[in-house]
Amino acid sequence: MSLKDNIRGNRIAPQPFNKAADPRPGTVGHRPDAPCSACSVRQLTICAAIAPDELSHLADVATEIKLAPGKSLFYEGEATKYAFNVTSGTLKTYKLLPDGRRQITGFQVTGDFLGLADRGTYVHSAEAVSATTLCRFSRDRLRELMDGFPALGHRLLEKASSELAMAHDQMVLLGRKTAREKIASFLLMLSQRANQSGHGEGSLAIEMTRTDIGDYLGLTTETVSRTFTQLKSDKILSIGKGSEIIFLDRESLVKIADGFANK
Amino acid sequence: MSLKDNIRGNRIAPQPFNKAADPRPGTVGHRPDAPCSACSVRQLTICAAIAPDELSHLADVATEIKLAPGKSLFYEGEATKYAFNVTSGTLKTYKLLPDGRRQITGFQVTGDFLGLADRGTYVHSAEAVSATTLCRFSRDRLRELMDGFPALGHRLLEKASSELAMAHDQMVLLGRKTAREKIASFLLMLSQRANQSGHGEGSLAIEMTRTDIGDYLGLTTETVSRTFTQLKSDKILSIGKGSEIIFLDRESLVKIADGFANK
DNA sequence: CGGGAAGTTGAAGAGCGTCAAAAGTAGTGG
DNA sequence: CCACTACTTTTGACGCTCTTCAACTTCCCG
Repeated sequence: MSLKDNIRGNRIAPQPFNKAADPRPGTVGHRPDAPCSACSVRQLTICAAIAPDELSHLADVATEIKLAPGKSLFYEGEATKYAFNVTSGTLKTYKLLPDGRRQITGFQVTGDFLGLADRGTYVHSAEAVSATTLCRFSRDRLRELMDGFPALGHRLLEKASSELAMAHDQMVLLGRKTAREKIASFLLMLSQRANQSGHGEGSLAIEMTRTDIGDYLGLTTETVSRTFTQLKSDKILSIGKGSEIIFLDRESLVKIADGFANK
Repeated sequence: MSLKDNIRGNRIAPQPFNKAADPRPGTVGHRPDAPCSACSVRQLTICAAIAPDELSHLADVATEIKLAPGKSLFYEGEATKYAFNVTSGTLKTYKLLPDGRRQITGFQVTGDFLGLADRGTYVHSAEAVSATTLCRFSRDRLRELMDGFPALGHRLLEKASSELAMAHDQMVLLGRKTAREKIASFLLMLSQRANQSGHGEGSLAIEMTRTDIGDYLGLTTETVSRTFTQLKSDKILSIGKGSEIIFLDRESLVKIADGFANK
C-alpha cells in the first residue's frame, strides 16, 4: 500500500482519526443572560416544539458555543455526549477514508440540528466553515425532555425525515449525475437555502472552498473549478467579488441540475 | 436533448414517472387470524415498541400485503398515505432522472421500515426484489398511535437515525470509492445483514441483478460484472450456483472495502 | 427444449482524475 | 502602504478508470 497509490479526489492532511480531540476545540461558555425566549432563530430549530412558557426547561440544558472558521466541533468516532443547534454560521460534516479521501456529508446552516445520525458515537466529524454559534444540549437531558414534551420528538422525527430525503437526493447526485449537473444542483440548493433565510434571488455568496465543494459532490478541486469556468463561458452564471455567484440564466441551470439538458 | 446523449450508467425502460400506479399493484388483504401477537419478526420492527398486551391497537391499523418479484409498492411523487414494515423478502427503493438514469437508494429486508423519509409524497419508488410480505399502516393512524405510545416515536427516531448513518456511509461509497471498493463494501454489507438474520458466514445468496447492484453503487452492469470476475481471479471470492457468493478471503475484502488496499 | 432475460467479455472512447505550474487573493508585519 | 508569504483558484497536458456499444454465453422457466 504505497503512498503513490492515492486515488480519487482530494486528500486532506493527516489528522486524528477516530480519536477524540485533545484540547476541547472552540470556545465554550454558559449563556448568562440570553435564555431561549430571546432566541431569534428559535422558530427554525427543534426548540419551536416547546411552548414559550416552558422554555426555561430548555434553557436549563442548553449551553452556547462559538466556533471560529476551521475549528472542529467533534470528530467521527467520539462518544456522542451532545447534540447541537446551529444558531448562526455554517458548518460541514465529513467522513474520511484511511488514505485521506474525504466525503462531506452535509453543510449545516442556521436552524439545522447536529447529532441526528447516531450509532453511539458520532458518525462523522464536524467543522466550522464560517464563524459559527451553536446551542449545545446534553443528549441524555434532551432525551428526558422528549418524554415531557412529545412535540419535541415529533419535531426531531420531522428533521430526520427531511434529512433522509435530502440524503437520497444526494445519492442520486453522487451516483448518477455528471460534474456539470452536480455543480448546477449544488448551486441551486445553496440558493434555495439562502432564499429561505431571506436573501436575494439573483446572487449567492459561497462560503466554502472549491475543495469543500469537490468533497461534497464527489469531484476534485480542479474539476469544480473547470466546471465553473465552463458555466461562465456558457453565460449561465458569472462570478463577482469574494466568489459571489451571479445567476445569469437560472432556467438553464435548473434544467442542467435535473438532468434534462446534457450540454 | 437527443436520445443519443444518454450518459452515466444503466437506463431503465420508460415508466410512469411521478404518477400513481393505475391498478393498485400487488396483492392486498386484511389479515384475518394473524394478529400482531403472532408476528414472528415483531422484535425486529418498530412494533417492538408496543407492549404485548397493547398489540391489539396495532393490529387494528395494520393490513398485510403480498408482493410478487418486480411488482411496485408505490411510486415517487405519490401522496404518502401509508408506511410499511417488511415482514419477509427484499425490496428496493429508487429514484429516476428524466432520461432514465436510476439510483437505488436502498434495499429493504425483514424488519425494515418503509416511509421514514417524507416530504408529503414518497421521495422514491419501491419495488419488490423477491417475493415480499409487508404490514401496511395508515400514516395518520400511526401518528395517532405515537401519541399514545411514546416508545413508538423513540423507535422510529432510532430507525431514522440508523438509516441516516447508513446513508452517510453510502455517500462516502458513491462519492469517493473505486468500483472495486464499492463491490467489496456492498458484499460485506449484505453479508452482515444476512448474519443478523442468522445465516451462514462463508457464503451469501444474492437476490438482486447486476443492474440493480450497479444502480445501487453508481456503476454500470458491465463494470459490476467485470469487478466480480476480477475478484474471482484474485481468489477473494468465488461464485457458486444461483449466483451464490462464496467468500474465500474475507480479510482482503474488508481491507478493500475500507479503502486500505488499493490493489 | 427453446426463447428471452441476465450475465460476461471485448474494444474503443469520454470524462474526470492526476500532476504541475501559474495566477489570483488574503493576511501579516515592517 | 507595500512587500512577503501562504493559500486558494485557475489552467494545461496527460493518463486511467469507468462507460459505451456490441457480440456472445449462460441461465431460467414455461
